[in-house]
Amino acid sequence: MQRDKTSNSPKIQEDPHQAESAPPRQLFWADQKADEIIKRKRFRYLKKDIKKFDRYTIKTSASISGVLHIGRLSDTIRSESVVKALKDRGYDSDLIWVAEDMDPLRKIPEGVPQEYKKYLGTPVTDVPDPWGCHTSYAEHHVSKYLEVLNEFVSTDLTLFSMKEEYKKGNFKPYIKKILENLEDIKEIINKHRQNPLGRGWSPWTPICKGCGKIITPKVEGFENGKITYRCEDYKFEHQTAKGCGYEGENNPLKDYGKMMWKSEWAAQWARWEIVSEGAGKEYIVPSSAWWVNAEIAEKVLKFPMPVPIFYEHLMINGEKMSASVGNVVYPHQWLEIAPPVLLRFFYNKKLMKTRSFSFKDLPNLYDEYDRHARVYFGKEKIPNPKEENHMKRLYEISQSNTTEKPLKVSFSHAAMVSQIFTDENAKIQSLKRSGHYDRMLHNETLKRLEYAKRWAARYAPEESRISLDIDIKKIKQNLSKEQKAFLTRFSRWLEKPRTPEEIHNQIYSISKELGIPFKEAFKAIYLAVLGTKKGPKAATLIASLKQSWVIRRFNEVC
RNA sequence: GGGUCCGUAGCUCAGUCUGGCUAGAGCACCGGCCUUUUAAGCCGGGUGUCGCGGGUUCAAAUCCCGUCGGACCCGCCA
Repeated sequence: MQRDKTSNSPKIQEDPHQAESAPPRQLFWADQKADEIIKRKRFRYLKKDIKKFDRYTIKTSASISGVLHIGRLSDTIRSESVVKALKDRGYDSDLIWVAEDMDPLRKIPEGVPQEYKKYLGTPVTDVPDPWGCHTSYAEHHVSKYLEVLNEFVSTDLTLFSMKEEYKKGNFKPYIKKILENLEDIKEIINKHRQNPLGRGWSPWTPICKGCGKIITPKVEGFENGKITYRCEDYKFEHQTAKGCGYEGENNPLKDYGKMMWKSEWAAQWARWEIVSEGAGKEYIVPSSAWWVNAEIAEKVLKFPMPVPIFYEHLMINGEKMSASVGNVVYPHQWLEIAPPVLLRFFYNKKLMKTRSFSFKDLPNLYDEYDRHARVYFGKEKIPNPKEENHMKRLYEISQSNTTEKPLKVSFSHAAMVSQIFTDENAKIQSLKRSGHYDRMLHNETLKRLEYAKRWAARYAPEESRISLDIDIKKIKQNLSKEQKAFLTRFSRWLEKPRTPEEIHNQIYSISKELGIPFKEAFKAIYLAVLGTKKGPKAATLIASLKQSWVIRRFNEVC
């Protein structure tokens, strides 16, 4: 099934700063990949020239069985960056997304009825939709997946489903070639195995005619183009997929089933003429599926190995993201506290460095992003031109259709302002006074205030939390006699409705009358209200609160 | 047994591929400034054996060899 999406394709914005000093060789990793893709001449395992590609297709795919967390967006986001780099060089390039929907159901996720145990080992495309809104379990998750992808990726994806591909027979020619060269395939795979593959081994996994499972058929032999199998129980992890005992035959060129991973991947590359694909760093090792498939692709299918985009996996608080640790970050959680572009920026940084995300450090990431924005727009200079170009490019390639101008308000400042003021107008007023407001970026500023507010409420560490809920006793001890006298006088005066100007003037007159330094008076106000020594303009802070509340609070701390 | 990546300031990271000015930034921190716009502002300060040891070089965070520490992978399956 190919579900083409039609919408405007992304335009990389022209940047006047880039034009004046185009560096001879790009430092940014996606540009290097693009150059490698364009310039490579020969096969890796054969003495053979690579034919010219009309267009450069990059593949990204996802298994449909697992949970969708932000870590799984990395492959697609990083692949997209290489597509962008190729397009920037004037080449036709597209990004295809393949649903690995022939994969078996491996566990029963939360929210799925326990009776689904009977589907363990069944291709997810053949499992019914537990929620009843799609034609299958796979369809349901694919649609969820795509909703998310379209939020985070700005390139149009061309969509494929492995189920549909097999059904349409698009893989037949490759299956045929692989079966014809069975001995070569085995030899390639055996090079990296301790125990050589047996006689009856087949690169094709049949699906049981009796129960429709893919994990349970045990291949007993492969002769004359036909696989004989018996459907048996299959144990994996903590689960057992029940076999049905069916004994039968399967013809890879006619019957239902799929290729094994070490063969199928190679066939996918050849079928879509893939020039590059992302893969986790575990594939770098010489005996991984990547290199096995690479050799199969070249030696058997005569298709050159794609340029790999190997990357490190995302960590959360320095730990692997996993449901059992309970540190899974879902895309919707990300979107509550940050825009998609920030995740793209994060993933577009150096690939092979372990990146750890933590909610606590989110302001850091925003600051880095803002700095890149300022450099991109020439508002900040970097002494090292190499570094400056790198920063500009990293920023540029992370953008979607429009290139965002740098905001004047930092995320942590936004967090503070949005915690103190509840009223949108008061927030903006505060930013205007402190020079953190840009009228041209009004909506963007509001958005950041929203993100920051949610972040502060849910994830901010104690020290960046500003709250009117303070330790009264402690403040009481910290305030001097003079400060208390000030607050008492002030609170009495506040019994009538006052304007911000009046409040402001009154702070000074009371201080003068009592003969205490203004500094101490302001400090007293901040301590009493926020528990801090500093704060936003005192008069507007008080004006933004209910006067009755202020009076009560001042009385409490005195 | 084999392989890959990472290690730079208290923290988060650039800079390493392509060796070249005194090793940088943000945050944090320290010191100072503000009597009618108290702004989480402004001014000043780098706090470092670039994990360690050797080599190459006129010159090494950067290249080579070794080593230590951390993360992970292959030798099941996908």
